[in-house]
Amino acid sequence: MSEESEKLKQARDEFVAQWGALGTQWGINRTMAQIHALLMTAPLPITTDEVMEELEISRGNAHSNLKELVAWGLIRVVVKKGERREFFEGEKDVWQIFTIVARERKRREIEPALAILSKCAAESKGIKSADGKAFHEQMRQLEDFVGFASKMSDRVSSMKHGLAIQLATKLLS
Amino acid sequence: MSEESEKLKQARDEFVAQWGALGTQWGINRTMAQIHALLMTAPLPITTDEVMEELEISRGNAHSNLKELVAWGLIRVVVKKGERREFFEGEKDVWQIFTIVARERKRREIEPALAILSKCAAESKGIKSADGKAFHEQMRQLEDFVGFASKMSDRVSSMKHGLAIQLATKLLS
DNA sequence: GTGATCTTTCAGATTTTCCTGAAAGATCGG
DNA sequence: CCGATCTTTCAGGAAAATCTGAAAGATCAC
Repeated sequence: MSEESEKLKQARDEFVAQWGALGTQWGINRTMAQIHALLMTAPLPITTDEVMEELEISRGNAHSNLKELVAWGLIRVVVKKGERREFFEGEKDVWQIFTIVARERKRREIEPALAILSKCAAESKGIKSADGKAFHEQMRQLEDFVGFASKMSDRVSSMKHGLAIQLATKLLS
Repeated sequence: MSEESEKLKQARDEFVAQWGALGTQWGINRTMAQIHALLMTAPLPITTDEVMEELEISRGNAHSNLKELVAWGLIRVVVKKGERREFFEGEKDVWQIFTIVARERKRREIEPALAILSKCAAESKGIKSADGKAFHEQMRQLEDFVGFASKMSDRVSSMKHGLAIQLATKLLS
C-alpha cells in the first residue's frame, strides 16, 4: 500500500514536472502549467500554501498564476464553510479544458491576426501597380483563411463533446 | 504613382511590423515572424543583405532566422545563375503555409504531450487506491483526447486545400 | 479597535531568450 | 595560391519574461 502510494506520487510529480516543461512550448509559463497539472490531478481542492509547498515557489508566484488560471477558467475558487482560506479546484473535463484553451488561443492568436490582415487589405485596396495588386491579393487570401479558421474554432468550441467527436470521426473515416 | 507606391510600402511595412509582434503570441520570435512577413509579400526573391537592411538587424540574426524558416519550409533558397549570393523566396500559398505550421505545432506541442500522458497512464495502471484510479483515468482521458487531436491534425494537413474547405464548410452549415 | 489570518501588489533579482558584431570558414575566378 | 565574396558560428551584451520576498491591504472574531 505504501509502495503503491509512492508510485502514485511519483507518477503525479512526473506529470506535473513534464507538463510544466511542455507549457513553455505552448507559450504559457512553466509555473502556470505546473499548477494546472497539479490541480487537474488533485483529488480535492487545495490552498495557495499547498501549491507553494508542492512546487517550491514563492507566494507571489503561486498567487499570480492561480489568479491567471482562474481568469482562463481552467480552475475555480472554492470557499469552504468555516474556512477563511481560498481553495482551488481544477476543471477536469477534457473537452471543457479543450474549449477553454481553444477560445483563449483564438482570442490571443487568431483575432489579432485577423485585425491586421483586414487593415492591410483595406489599405492596399485601390493600388494599381502589379506589386500592389499582388500584395492586396495576398492579404485578402490570408484574411479569408484566418477568418474561416476563426469561425471554425467558434463552432467546434460551442459543440457538445459527443457531437464534436462524432463529426470529427466522420471527418477521419 | 509615387504616392501609390508610397502607400504600398507603408502598408507592407505595417504588415511586417505587426506580424512580427504577433509572432510573439504564437511562440515564435519576432524577427523570424518579420522575415516571414517580408518574404510572404516580396514580389521577388531577396538576399540576406536586403533582409538586414529592411529590418535593421544584424547579419547573424538575419542568417539564423532565415535558416530556421528554411528548416520549417516556410521559405526556400533560390540560386540564380551568375550569382554567388543566396536568394530567398517565401511560400505564398495560404493552405500550404497552414499545413506547415500545423505540422510543426503538432511536432512541438502535441507529440510531446502524448508521450508524457502515455507514460503517466502506464505508470499508474495497476494502482488500486481510489486516488490512483482517478489519476489513471484522468491520464487515460487526456491521452485519448490528445491522440485523437493528433490524428485529426494529420488528416487535415494531408488534405488538398479544396477538399478541406469543402469538408469544413459542411461542418459549419 | 486589535490581533490574527489570509490576499494582493510590486520593486528588484534572477533566469531565459534573443541579438550583435566580429572572426573563422567556405567557395570561386584568375 | 590569392584575393574577393559570401556564409556560418559563437562569445558576450541586451532585452524580455519570470520569480522572490516583504510590505501593504483586506477581512474576520472578539
